[in-house]
Amino acid sequence: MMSEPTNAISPSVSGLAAEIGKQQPFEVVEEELFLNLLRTTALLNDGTVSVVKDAGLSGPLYNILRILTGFADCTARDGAVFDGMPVTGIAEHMLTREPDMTRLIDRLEKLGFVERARCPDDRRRVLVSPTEDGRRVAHELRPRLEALHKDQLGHLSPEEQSQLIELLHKARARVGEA
Amino acid sequence: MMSEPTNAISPSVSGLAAEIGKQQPFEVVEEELFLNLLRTTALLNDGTVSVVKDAGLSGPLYNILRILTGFADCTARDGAVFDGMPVTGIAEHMLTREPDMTRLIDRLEKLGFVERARCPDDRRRVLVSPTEDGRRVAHELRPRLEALHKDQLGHLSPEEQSQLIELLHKARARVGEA
DNA sequence: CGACATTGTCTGTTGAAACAGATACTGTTC
DNA sequence: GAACAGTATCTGTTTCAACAGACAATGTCG
Repeated sequence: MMSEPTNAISPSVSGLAAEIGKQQPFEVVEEELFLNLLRTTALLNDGTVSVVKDAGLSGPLYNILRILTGFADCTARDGAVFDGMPVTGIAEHMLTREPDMTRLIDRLEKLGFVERARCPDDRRRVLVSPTEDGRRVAHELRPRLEALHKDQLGHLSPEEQSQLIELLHKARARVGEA
Repeated sequence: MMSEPTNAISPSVSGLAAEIGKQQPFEVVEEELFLNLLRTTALLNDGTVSVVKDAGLSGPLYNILRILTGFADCTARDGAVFDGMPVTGIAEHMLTREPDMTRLIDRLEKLGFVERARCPDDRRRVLVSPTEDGRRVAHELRPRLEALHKDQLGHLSPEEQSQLIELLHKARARVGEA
């Protein structure tokens, strides 16, 4: 009948299968692994998104600002001048593939967090730099995000944490191979 | 200067930091862990999305169809009739939180993969069922996705796979707590 | 039974993502 | 130096996602 599907979980179905109310256990362990990744990341990421949203940013937007601010700070520490970073350079440093960097940077520019300048050496390029406002916001968000991550993941032991990092590194090793 | 940021990686910066061209190693291991999760999942998910796109579906759309087809098949195996699943019921089984189920189901309906019916017992509810077309598409995609996942993650040993699943399960244990 | 809160779904609207094609500039080859 | 291919970014357009509020049906309490 199933007009009202029960949420009763058979005892043999555990972990993710129980969480998402899956009736049958997984047959292919690689599928179970992938779905675990998807769910875990989605849940954790929701927290991050809600933090950066306070500053009017989305996940990718903060990502860009983080990259630019990181580079600018790093350059400043060396006593050098940061002229900005080309759009494609930013794209290479992103955590997630973003197919429309131009519009993302448009939005950051409209928020007053970055500014653009043409590269004098190669006038096809646009050099993007964080404004003072942008750096300030990035510096305000960073500790809040670190606290969130510690809150979300601090119950794992240091061994578990490094083990997980190592396994994730290995898990993505095959993407992009022939 | 930095008009052309170098991609040279200092030898002490390894793993994810190297991949995304981060100059400084991570200071907070929980942040490193989160970013590893984000990147790994994004890379693997890209593959999945490109598979389901062949059927005209997005990730969440396939997720819904998978849930409905799973329930329908499971019910049929028991010799019972599947009357459909209410929208909120589907939402509870989703891997990722989706705030606009109505529109997602609209799209599936327009594609001819699901159909709606009012619940006679509670006329607020809408019961969603997969059409024959929808079930066929889901059954065609499933082996392709399993093959993809094996291809992406099959190089991990069974021990590593179950270890990773266990660690992911633990990693998301804290979300949603007080 | 009438008021009221709750639940389940839908609609309106705004903002963001995705894809394709366009434009502008550079380096190379003849 | 003219043609060509390649690179870097932008624009036009379509589709999708998100939030808020609306609507409709049900349950509850006096």
